[in-house]
Amino acid sequence: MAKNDEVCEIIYVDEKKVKKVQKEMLSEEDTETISGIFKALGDLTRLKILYALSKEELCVCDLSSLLGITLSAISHQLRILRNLKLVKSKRRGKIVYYSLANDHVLSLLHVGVKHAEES
Amino acid sequence: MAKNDEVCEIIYVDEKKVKKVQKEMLSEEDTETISGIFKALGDLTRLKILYALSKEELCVCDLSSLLGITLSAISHQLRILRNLKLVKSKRRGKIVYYSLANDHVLSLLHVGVKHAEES
DNA sequence: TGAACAATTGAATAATTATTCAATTATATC
DNA sequence: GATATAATTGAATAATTATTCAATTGTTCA
Repeated sequence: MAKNDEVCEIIYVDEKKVKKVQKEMLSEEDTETISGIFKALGDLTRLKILYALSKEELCVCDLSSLLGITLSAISHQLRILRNLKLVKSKRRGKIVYYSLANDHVLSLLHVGVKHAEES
Repeated sequence: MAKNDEVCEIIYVDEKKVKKVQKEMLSEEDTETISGIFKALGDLTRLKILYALSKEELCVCDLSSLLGITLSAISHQLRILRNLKLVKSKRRGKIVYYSLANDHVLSLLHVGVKHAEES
C-alpha cells in the first residue's frame, strides 16, 4: 500500500493550476496577521467582548458584569485584542474605557452575523 | 485586599448601560455559530485552504501539494470547513473537488486582507 | 475480480491557549 | 501618607485542538 502520510507528489496533481494559485497566495506574514485577527474573533469570550463594544464603550468591570466572567479573564483577553489593534482604551480617572479600534472589526461582525442567520 | 477573582459586582458598574447592552447581545447559539466560523478562519492551515479555494477549485491532492501539508491533515481540516458550510465538494470520478460554499467567506477574507494591509 | 489511486476516518500525541489565583500597579480620596 | 478601588500581570493548570500514523472506504480501469 502506498504511504499516504506524505505530502502529495503524485502525477495527477494539476501542476499548472497549483503553480498559478501558488503565485496568488498571500505572504506567510500576511497570512499570520489575518489568521491572528480571525483567531481573536474565534474565541467566545473575545467575540462577546467585541460585540458588546460594538454597542457601547465599556469599562472592564462593566464587561465582567455583563458577561459573567472574572475581571482577570476579561483583562487578559482585552490585552490580546489591544495588541491586535482591534480595540482601543482610554483612561478617565480610575476607570479604563474600551471601544472598537476601527471599522474592520464591525464589518467582520456584520458578515459573521449574516452568515449565522442564513445557515 | 478585595478578592478580584470574582465576577464584578461592585457599585460603580453603570447598570443602565450594562442592561441596555445585555438586551442587544446575540443569543448564545448565534454567538457560538459565529465564533465557530471565525475559529475556522483563525487556523493557518484552514485560512490557506480557504484563500486558495477563493482562487481556484482544487482537489485534496492539489491542496496538499500547494501547501506542503499531508493529505490527512488537509482532509481533516476540510471536514471541519464542510461541517461549517464554508466549503462544498463535488466528486468527479476518483477526485473530489472543493470550492467555497458562498460569498460570506469571500467577504471575510477580503476584510481580513484589508485590515492586514492597514496595520 | 483485483490492483491502484484519492480521500476519509479514528485514536493517540503534541502543541496551543483560556482561565484561575495571587500579587502588583495606577489612580483617587480621606 | 494611607486606604480603597480599577485594572493589569505572571505563573500554573485545565481544556481544547491540530497533526500524525495506520487502517479503511469508494472509485476507476485493466
